[in-house]
Amino acid sequence: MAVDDLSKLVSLCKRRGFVFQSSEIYGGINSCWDYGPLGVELKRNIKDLWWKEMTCRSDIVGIDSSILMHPRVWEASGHVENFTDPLVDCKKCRQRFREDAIDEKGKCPACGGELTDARSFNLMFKTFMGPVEDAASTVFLRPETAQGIYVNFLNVQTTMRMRVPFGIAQIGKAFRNEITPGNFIFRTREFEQMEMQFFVKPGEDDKWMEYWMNTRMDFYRRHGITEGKLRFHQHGEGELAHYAKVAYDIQYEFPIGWQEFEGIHNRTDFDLKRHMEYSGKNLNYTDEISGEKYIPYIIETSAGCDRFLLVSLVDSYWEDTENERIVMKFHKDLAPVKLAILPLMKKEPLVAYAKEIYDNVYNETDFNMQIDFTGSIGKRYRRQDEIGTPYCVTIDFESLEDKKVTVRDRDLMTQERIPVESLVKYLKDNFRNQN
RNA sequence: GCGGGAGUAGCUCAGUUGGCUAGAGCAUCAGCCUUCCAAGCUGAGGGUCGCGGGUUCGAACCCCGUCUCCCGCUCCA
Repeated sequence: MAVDDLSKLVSLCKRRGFVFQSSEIYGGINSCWDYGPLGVELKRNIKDLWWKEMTCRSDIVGIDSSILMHPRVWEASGHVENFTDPLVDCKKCRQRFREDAIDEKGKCPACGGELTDARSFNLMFKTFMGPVEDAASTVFLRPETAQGIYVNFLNVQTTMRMRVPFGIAQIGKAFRNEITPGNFIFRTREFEQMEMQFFVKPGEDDKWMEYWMNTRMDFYRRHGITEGKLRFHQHGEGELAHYAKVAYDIQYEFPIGWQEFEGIHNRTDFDLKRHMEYSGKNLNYTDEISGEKYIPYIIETSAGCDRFLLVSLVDSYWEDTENERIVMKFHKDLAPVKLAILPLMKKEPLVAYAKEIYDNVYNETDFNMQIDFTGSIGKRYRRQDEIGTPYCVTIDFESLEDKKVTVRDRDLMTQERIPVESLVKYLKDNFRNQN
């Protein structure tokens, strides 16, 4: 059975070293989580897959921009304007006031009308640049990585001789003072984004929007996410962000319901235009062949790294209730541990031979591996099932004679006996051919 | 932000009219047994009962504060 309750997953993540609560020994801190040894492997695998998928293409390059940026960036982006302080609106005269300027009567200072409840717009984290804490040195932790791409648009385009259409990819942390964080790592105030901004000629934006929607959805299907748990959700008028013309989310059916984990947005020329306006710099793109000058439209794919990690955890989780056994059926590329070497018993010379095989595989591959000789063989298979290891290699007494080992496939639940000298090739072939 | 529930070992949880050295199952470790799918035997380690204060001869238990998690509402660029 699948996971029907996030708390089961939280327990497993803690027990097996995927995710710990941040600052736990001090009682924890709201919405902050640490990735443990297996969690960080899973996360790196996710980022690596995404990064290769994007930047191995000739029309996409990557960058890594700073988290702290010039404060004017956030004025241009529209974030400062809308993300400042708790505000209330008058339902009657529609004026907006700072909540802390309202007296105890709670009525509109202008017309005495009813006020709405305070709305928190201070979604950006503030900090201070330099040793003096005054207003002049206030900077923000970026609420999205996208702006780092936009302000580098021409740097990248000219240095890499890119021609529209082309994309810039980035993976990095972003920070938002969410009003309601929660649901484990689903909504946190510090999170990691995997964003790609694709610059296209105006008029070709709809076509590219469709292309990227399909491409991104295909990415998840190819990495083993259950087909029926994926869907698109189109943003309605009221849902659209200030920069977006059209927006679709890719949603997954979590135990908490259908939720977004990637957004594909047509941001039009909003951002580049605003940066031209606020910086006074010309960000026009010149088509070297036709001589045309224009501001490109931007199709954005913005995936939550931590959210996809949660998707992969939820989607992998399988509980064999009959045998009280949990199997994490990670896609092989995502699995934090690829291979476990298990001597059938903790006896020499089995253990020594297992170590020899371990060293050999280690030297010839980049697989994350474990070697385990504690407990019965069945118990050790279970340990590996619980962390989603796709392959277990067992060395038995016969192996000492015939130089063959048993490879057990987690998904197929098959066992195959193969010569030690072809083990590395066998494993490499299986990882290569899975798609 | 509001209401409700919860916080005891790595995990899941017992444990109050306040009173022995705070327990169980699983997990972990060592040894035995076992030639391919857990739970067999023997033993071991691990908790100042979220944190801070208070009441009391005595607090896991009562009181106050605080932090965190869960559920619902609200909110949600």
